[in-house]
Amino acid sequence: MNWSDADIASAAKLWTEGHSATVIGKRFKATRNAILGLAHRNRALFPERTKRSLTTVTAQVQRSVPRPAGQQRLKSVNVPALRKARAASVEARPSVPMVPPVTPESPRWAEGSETGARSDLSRFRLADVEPRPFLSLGRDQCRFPLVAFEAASGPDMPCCGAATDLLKSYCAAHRDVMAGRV
DNA sequence: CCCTGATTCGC
DNA sequence: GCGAATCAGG
Repeated sequence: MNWSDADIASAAKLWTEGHSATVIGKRFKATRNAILGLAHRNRALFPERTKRSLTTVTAQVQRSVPRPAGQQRLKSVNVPALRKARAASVEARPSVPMVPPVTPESPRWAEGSETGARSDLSRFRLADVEPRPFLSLGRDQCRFPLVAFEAASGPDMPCCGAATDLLKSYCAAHRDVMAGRV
């Protein structure tokens, strides 16, 4: 298709009137892609209709950057897809309260602690809840670390594990501890 | 799925 | 310059 100035002006008029690229394409026996390409090359006559997000633009720029032979584009470049995958993964993560919720009014603390030191958080272990390794915790299990403050780290760190409210990090009793109410 | 527009790149 | 292919997104 050879686009004359008259064609372009006429297509641009339809575009500014709000017709879609598909509709305009039919007028000219052309595909919508032809119209979109035409619009892109004559942006001054075809006002932009959609603002693209910064993440989208970034992804496109990165996609257009030549890569060394054999090197695959990083999946993480596709930001919206990544966002969707993350959301799906959170959704799929099972909610597994292993123990009944602990009410703030009635926590029963276990006797003693590893060291007796004030900084030893194991003194906040709940009597009725078996500590669990940090890495084993489900979505709605208390992540309160039951170790000496300085030693808090690692996937095997024992944590409270009691049921939490939806998406909360701590059970009610340990939320009170964190807030200085205990 | 349907649809929309935007961009890239081989022709 | 053209527009198919492919992108993001409503």
